[in-house]
Amino acid sequence: MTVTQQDEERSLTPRRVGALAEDVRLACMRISRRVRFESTYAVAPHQFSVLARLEEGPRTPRELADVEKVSPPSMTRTVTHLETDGLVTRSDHPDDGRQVLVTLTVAGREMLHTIRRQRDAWMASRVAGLSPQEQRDLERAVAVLQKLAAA
Amino acid sequence: MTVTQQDEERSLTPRRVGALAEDVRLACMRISRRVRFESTYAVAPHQFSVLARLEEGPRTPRELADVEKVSPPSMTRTVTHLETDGLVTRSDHPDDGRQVLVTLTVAGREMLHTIRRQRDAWMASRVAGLSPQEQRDLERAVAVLQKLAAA
DNA sequence: TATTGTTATACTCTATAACTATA
DNA sequence: TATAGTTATAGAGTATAACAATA
Repeated sequence: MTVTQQDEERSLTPRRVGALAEDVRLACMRISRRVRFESTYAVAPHQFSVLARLEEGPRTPRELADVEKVSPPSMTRTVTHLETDGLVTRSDHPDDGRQVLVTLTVAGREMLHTIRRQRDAWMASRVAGLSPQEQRDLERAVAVLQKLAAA
Repeated sequence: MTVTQQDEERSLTPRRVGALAEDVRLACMRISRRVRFESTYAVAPHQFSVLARLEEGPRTPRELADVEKVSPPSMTRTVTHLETDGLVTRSDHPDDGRQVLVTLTVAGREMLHTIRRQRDAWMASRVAGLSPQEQRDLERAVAVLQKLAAA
């Protein structure tokens, strides 16, 4: 099949979009699964997810429950666990006495970095094993993957 | 930066490999998470995973437990649940009286297809929203993603 | 005696409902 | 009266230990 400049400007056919979407989804889910299996956890996945969320700044348990799509009691339990482990702190909300602010500690931030290093180590060894051409193709597509992952 | 033919034949620097690996891993895990959140499940993730494994052919509970990395009692529970729902059947092993063969039913196979359609629907709408150039870049890289996901 | 599968039991994460404190 | 957070309680998934059947 010959690919002309004109072809490059045209969208893929719905059929090809469907096949591409299926392949990308499957590959991403398999990679994700492998990464999770390869790295040993100091904290459980749902705890890691909360820690990562707190990197952006302090949040209330309600906000964390909403964004993580779990119930408030579940988030209470998770936050309590993280607090016991010294990874977050609870403090009074300055404006609203009902609310609580959950903040990442230095240890929590270090835990995030440690886990990410573990996860990246496996993927880096895989990427290093690709051919130069495959690495270039992947580099060109990573921006697209990030766009798919966003919002 | 100018990219010559010679550059194309050279591997990326370790630093660039590391950055690429990090970006790819993060994007894949975010996409995977989004897909899981977007689709509503008729069966739980660990049950889906077992159904998918049985697509290749019948397996014993022991084999399923090993490959899914759960304990034998957990797999007994999962298989019992799937059997109750009519998605798999248990039968005697022809050669070894101790073992049991777990086989996918027609309903189980249909369930797999239904869930995959749900998952692909979200991804297809995302891919359809990409520019033609982005779609081409993604198509070129999907083989690399599949290679990363394999083995 | 070793292995497969199951049952017994306990722990964790999840949820809904009820309770307390504050707005 | 409504909302944030917690506690009470129950349901589902996981694990280890113990047991029955078979190799």
